[in-house]
Formats: sequence, structure tokens, C-alpha cells
Amino acid sequence: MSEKKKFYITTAIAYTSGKPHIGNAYDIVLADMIARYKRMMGFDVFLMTGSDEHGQKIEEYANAAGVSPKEYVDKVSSEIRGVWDSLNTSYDKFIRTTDDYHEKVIQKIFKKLYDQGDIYKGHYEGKYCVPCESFFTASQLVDGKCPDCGREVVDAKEEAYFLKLSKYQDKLLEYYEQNPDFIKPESRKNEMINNFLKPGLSDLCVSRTSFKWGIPVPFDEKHVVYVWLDALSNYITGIGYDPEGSGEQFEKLWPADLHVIGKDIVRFHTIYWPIILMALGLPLPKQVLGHPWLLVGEDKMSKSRGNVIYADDMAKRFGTDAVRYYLLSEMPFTQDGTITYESFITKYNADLANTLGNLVNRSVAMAGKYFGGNVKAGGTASEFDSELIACADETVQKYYSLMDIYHNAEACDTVMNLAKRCNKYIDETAPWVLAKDESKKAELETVLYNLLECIRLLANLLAPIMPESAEAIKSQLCCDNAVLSFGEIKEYSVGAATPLFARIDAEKVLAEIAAEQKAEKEKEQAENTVTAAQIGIEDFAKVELKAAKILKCEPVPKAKKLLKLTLDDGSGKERTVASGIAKYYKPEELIGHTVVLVSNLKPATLCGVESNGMILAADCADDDVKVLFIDNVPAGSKIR
RNA sequence: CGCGGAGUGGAGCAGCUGGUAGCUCGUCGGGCUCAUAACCCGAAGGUCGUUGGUUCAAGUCCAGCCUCCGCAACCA
Repeated sequence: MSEKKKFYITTAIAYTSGKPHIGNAYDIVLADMIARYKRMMGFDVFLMTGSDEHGQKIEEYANAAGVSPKEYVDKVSSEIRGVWDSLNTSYDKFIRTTDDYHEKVIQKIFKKLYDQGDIYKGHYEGKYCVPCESFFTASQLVDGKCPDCGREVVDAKEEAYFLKLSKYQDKLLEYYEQNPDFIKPESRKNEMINNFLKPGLSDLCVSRTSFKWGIPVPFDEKHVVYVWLDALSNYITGIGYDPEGSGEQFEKLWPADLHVIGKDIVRFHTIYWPIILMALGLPLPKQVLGHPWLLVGEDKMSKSRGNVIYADDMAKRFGTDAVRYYLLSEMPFTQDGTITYESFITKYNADLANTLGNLVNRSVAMAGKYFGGNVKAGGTASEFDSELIACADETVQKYYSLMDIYHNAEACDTVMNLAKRCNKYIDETAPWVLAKDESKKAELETVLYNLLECIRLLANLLAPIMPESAEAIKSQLCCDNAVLSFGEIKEYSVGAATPLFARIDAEKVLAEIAAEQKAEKEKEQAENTVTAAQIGIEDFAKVELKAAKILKCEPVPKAKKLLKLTLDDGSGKERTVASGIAKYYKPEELIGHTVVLVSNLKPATLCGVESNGMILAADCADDDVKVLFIDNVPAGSKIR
């Protein structure tokens, strides 16, 4: 009877470039909810998460921080775990791509694929600009010259290893067709087919020589394994895959039942990863769920925007379960979701404090008050019972069907709906009225019994979403029964009523948060002014600044951020500059103004426009940019 | 014509295979007092982005257009 069906679920491994924000954390919370749900449904679940720790960026960040890459990723990786833990996520394994066994197996995988001809040594075909140390494809060149500096380029080849993708393309499409649920929101699948598979796959570069922080290619040590082969393979190395003979755990768990990932990396998980697996002769994962992103207001969360919200901060302030509930109930299935403190507090007060918390509180309190906590089934029925019980049954059924397809937000709604129905039932039956009439005692007992049974169901339904709160509710009921059907428990002996979710004073808390954010910002600004390295006058002298008058200004087609400026820099020749200020200025607002031009900047081509220099502008508060106008200065004047 | 998504009462969203427009928050009015100033009921408020088409019938299908948002390219 120990033949439980296994369910192997993974999250994307978090990149160790910095502490993950709450949007990144959605991934693990969602996966954790699914894992808990599957456990509840009797599956033998294995949930794996981890951190992705190699790459050039890490090397750079570590350098900037003045520590070794390893020290850097050690720190960030433990931060990641800290955030995951603050959200009470029940992962069974946390893999790091710097783990010993992972690195060894990656090397074996690389070798195996090489030996069997799926990885071959090739080179970037390219044009190389020696002074710029950069490769370009033919299409990137401007008039056959370096797009960065305009100098001649030479044919050059940089050695690299490639994975043959085209070979498996048809097989992959076939897999898509035979497994219509392979990619979860359907729209993402279409995107993959139209954008990548139909045009044809070009082989994937799987090694780099330009940086060192990675897993060395075993037979060619100047190469390191490039990120995707390294990172994606965690899903198998973490459970004991080995090309020379895998462990028992791997045999049991693979193929994965579900990869939970962000929509940005769907491509890697539904094209490259399956192909890697096919090349290894392994079965493909059953499903990839590409969830949307969590935005702050309209914007993506980013440090530079200063709008980052961290899950552990949030959990500390409002409680772990409140954060989990918000994430899982607010995120739509296909569209990006939004988080703001305002909406968080609104949702918290409405659903958790008012609807659910208060329901539990008033019901348990009444059971105590009227029956000393002892409530049995089988009293006299009231006319309102059947509707309530029907709602409870329906809720459970609906909940199953929604959770099975990971429509968690709707599942939350369904659960809350039952809580509302209970509140309504209290109003319909008015227990406080029944309590005044000794002859109605049996009826009153049934009312309370029905309520307690519904609350028990609510707790069980919520367990995957809010594990601690579910426990807290059940401990007030003094009942640990986890069966999801009404009438399971016949007799209650409940404890004291304690509020579950204290109401939040929105105004007060928002003011506190605003004050903290302000302080934070000021602190950062103070730090930033100090951090810019000092330079000598000779460095500054390298920059040539001139006054230039804007003669023409037009938007660049296909570019959102770019304006094409035609300038008079006093040389008699018109000069074209592209500037990323389209968001802040209309073309006609700029014409006629004189601006500061960096005139000796290397030319560059942006969206097909050759840009010779740049104009100076100031980054102002609130994501505003202001160009420096110096209309009183004649065009061509040198500025120093 | 690079790919894709979205435009529904004040805000945030549901509306799958076409047939009286729903939910949450907010607002207004009422009820109740067991409970966390919570709970329950009712009301106001939408020409469902725009134009045309298919149909007995369209938010729901088709075409064009406008606007916003992601990705790609790119903030020099």
C-alpha cells in the first residue's frame, strides 16, 4: 500500500545576482502551494528549488563587491534560502549549481553529448573589431564596419561548443502535439511555435571562453559550460542523474511532473531543455507552467526604479500567510499581477480579517459561550441548513477542479465564497436569538455544528495556501481531521476564540511605510554620492563637450525610447545623435534648443540610426529625465 | 507590415464553445449585535476602446482602425 504516486515538481533556480524580490518569490510560493496540495491529495511529492550561481554577471558583481565569486554566491544563495524560508516553503531539496555533484555531472553530460556528436566544436562566425574586442554578425555591421567605432573589422572565429538543436526540432514539435498540456498557458505554446520552432532553430552555444566563473569543459579547460546547459540540468542532477548510472531517486522521480517557471524563461524550458533531454535519451517533463509576473503598479520591479518589495520584509510586517495568500489569490493565471501596499492591505482586511478571521472568531466564541465548547451533530435542523451544506460540498468540488489546473486565484475566491456563505448563514439563523429560547437549544446546536464543520473544511482547503493559519484554525477547533467532506466530524469540543488576523489600520501602516521608504531612499542617495570614484582632471579632459543646437528632431521608427536629433555643432556639418528620451520629450519640444553634446563619443548604431555622440540630461526624481538646455550659448562653443 | 497580450460601471478584475452584463473593493441607504467598528440585505453606477460585417440574436465570431503593455531591437 506504499504505492503512492510520485509527483516531482521544481521551481526555476534563482539567479544569484542579488536578493530576490517578491515577484521572484512567487515562483516558489506557487510551487509550494502545488506541492502541498498534491501531498494532501495523497501524492508522494518531491519539491526542488535552488540557486543558479555561474556566469559572467556573477563574476562582475563579485569583482565590484571585492570578493571572490564563490564568496559572493554563498552570501546571495543563503539570502535566497532566507526568503524562501520566510515564506514557509516546504522544499525537499535546495540545489546550488556550485554543488560538487552538480558540477561533476554537468561535465559528464557535456562529455557524453560531445562524444555522441550532439555537441560539436565550432566557432562564432563573425566579424571582429580588434580595438573593441567585440564580435558582430554581418547584419550588425554598418557599411561593413564596426557598428561601435566605425573601424574596419576582420573575419574572426571564436572557438565555442554548440548543441545541435535542429536535429531534434521535429521530434519536439511532435511532442508538443502529442502532449497538448505540455506548456501551460496555451498562449505561451503558440508563442514558442511561431517565434522559434517555425523559423527554425539555430544551434545553441553551450560554452564560453570570455569568462572563468563556470564549470570547466572537462576536455577543453579554457571553456566553461554556458549557463543554460548548466542551470537547466539541475532538475536531473539534483535527484541523482548520472550518465554513467543514475541513483534510485532519479529512477523514481524522473520525468518531472511539473516545472514551475516565470514566463520569461519558457523558451528555455520548452525548447532547449527538452532537446537536451532528448539528446541524453531521457523522457521529457510532463508539464511546464509559465506563470506571469508580479508588477509594482505599472512597472516591473527593479532596483534602479527603487520600487522593490521583498517578500521577507513583507512577511515580517504582515505575516507569512498573509503574503502567501496575497500572492496566490491576486495573481491571474495568464496576465501579470500587481502588488501595492494599498491593495495588499485592502485584500488582507477584506478577506482574511473580516470574512475569514471574523467568521472563525464569532463561531468559536458562540460555541464556547452557548455550549461550553461542546457541540454535537444530530440536533434539530433549521430550514437554512441544506443550502449551506450544499455550498460546502460545491466548494470542495470546485476547489479540486481549480487546484488541479493551478488556477489558484479562483480557488481562493471559491474558498472565501464559502466563508461568506457561512457569515450569511449566521445572519439567517441568528444564533443569539435562538440562545434566548431554551426550546431552541437543539436547533442552535445544529447551527453551530454546521458552522464548525464548514470552518474545518475551510481550514483544510486553505492548508496549501496558508499552512500556518490552517493549523491555527484547527487548533481552535481542537480538531486535526483533514478529510475534505462535510459531516466527517460528529462532535466538537472547541477551545478559546482568538483572533487570527488582526485588522490593519491602513492609513497608519501606509504612512509608516512611506516614511521608511523615504528614509531608505535618502540613505541610498547619500551612499551613491560617495561611491562614484574620483577621477583626475586628465580623465575629465578626455571628454569633449560642445554646445549644439537642435535643428531637427524626429522619432525613430520601431524604437520606443529613441529620438533622432540633427544637431548643429558649429562644425558646419550636421551631426546626428540618437537619444533615449522619447518618453520624456516630444520632438517639437526640443527643436531650437541648445544642448550639451559629448562630441568625441564613439559612434554607435541604434535601431538603424547612426548616433555620433550623446547629449547630456539629468535623471530626476520619480523617473523623470530633463535635458540640459543652454540656449544662451552659441552652437559650437566648447564647454569645459 | 517583427512576435504576443490587453482595452467591460470610480478602482481592480470574471465573462469557455454567441441568447436578459457578473465578482471584489469603494460610495449611498437599511438591518443585526454572536464577532476583529466586524457581519447581513438593498441601491446608485457600464452605448462592454472605435468603425463596419456575419446572425433572428454579439462583450462573446470576422475585418479595419485607435490606445496601452510585455518580448525582440534599443535607452551612447
